[in-house]
Amino acid sequence: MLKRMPRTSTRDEILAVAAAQFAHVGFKGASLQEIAAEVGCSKATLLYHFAGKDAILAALIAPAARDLAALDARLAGLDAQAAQPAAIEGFVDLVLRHRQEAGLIYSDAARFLQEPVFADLRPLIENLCAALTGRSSDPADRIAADVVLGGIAGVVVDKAGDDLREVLVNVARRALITPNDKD
Amino acid sequence: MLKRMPRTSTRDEILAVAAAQFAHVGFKGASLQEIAAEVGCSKATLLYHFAGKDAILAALIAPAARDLAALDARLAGLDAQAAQPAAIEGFVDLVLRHRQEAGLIYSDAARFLQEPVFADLRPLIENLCAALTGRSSDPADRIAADVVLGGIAGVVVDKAGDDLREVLVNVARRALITPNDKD
DNA sequence: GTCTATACTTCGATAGAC
DNA sequence: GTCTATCGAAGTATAGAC
Repeated sequence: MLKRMPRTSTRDEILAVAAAQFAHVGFKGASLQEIAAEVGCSKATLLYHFAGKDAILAALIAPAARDLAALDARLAGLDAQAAQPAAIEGFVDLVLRHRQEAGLIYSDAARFLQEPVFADLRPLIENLCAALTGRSSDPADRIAADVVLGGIAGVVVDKAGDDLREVLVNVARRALITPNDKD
Repeated sequence: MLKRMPRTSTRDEILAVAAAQFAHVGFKGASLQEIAAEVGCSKATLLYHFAGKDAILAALIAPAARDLAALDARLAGLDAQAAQPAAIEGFVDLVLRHRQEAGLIYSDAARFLQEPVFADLRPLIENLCAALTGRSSDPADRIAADVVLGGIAGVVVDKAGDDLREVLVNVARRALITPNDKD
């Protein structure tokens, strides 16, 4: 199962630079030219390591997607009442672990990409949303979950601080756990 | 003060189509070619009515910017305690009145445009953020305001419903008005 | 694995006829 | 006001030398 990962610095460096570029100017706004320049190689080298611009994006969000799938699996085993707090903390942790990618998905990717990588993500996000609402069927709760999801994913890109996790968990709790949630 | 507005249907139609395009695929993702095709005219016609792609964007967000400035002026006259609820409702109303443009500002514009139109917007958004927190100096409150701002602006693009205003106001209140806000 | 050079497409924008 | 035709720049991607 351990894929022999060639510790080629170039490939990883491309990913790092691309992540920053995508996060800053968006996927369409970023150019291979600029990325190559910042990495210190040529465009051709970029396209040797990745099949194309889309492939760079796919490779970039793959780890985040994997973590999201893991969270999904964990939440699926919980009942609604237990899933909600777990979803909140799990989501915040996920987003903090993949700051740049999270912002990307909620600005660009959701808009213009129907590609398989993102198609697989959509049902997972759907499940996460449901868990965040405590599996509520109230449309208002669903909207609140969307606000929290997008708001937190968008805010972490340029925020820092070691207590950020706690702050985000708290704002998510306040927004999502409505007073009549007790019964 | 009444600018003689030529009721040229073409100009308005360009704006409408461009707004939808920008909202769906982003500013950089949208092309004059596609917009022209959807309007049913040529690229040259687009660029007769507007100086360039940027000018279309500027014309598009101008009304929203005007409303934001009006809200800012209104909030400036209130003390912190009165400003917070007014900011919440005012912001939700603003965003509902300019759905597509609001989403744009929080996905594209904030990232890659330092242009005058957006530079003027930034301090207004800053003030709005401050008002949303009840002029709090707690960094946690500021982050909560950012989450609410971005989350709501991003969610209204594709959400409908006549009770949407109430739902959004409520989620904003829950997220922003913290328990220890009373003193 | 990395490069230079280049092919091909699409972009935003301009010129000039109508 | 709208068009066709075209420009130069930048985009992604490929070919082939090293």
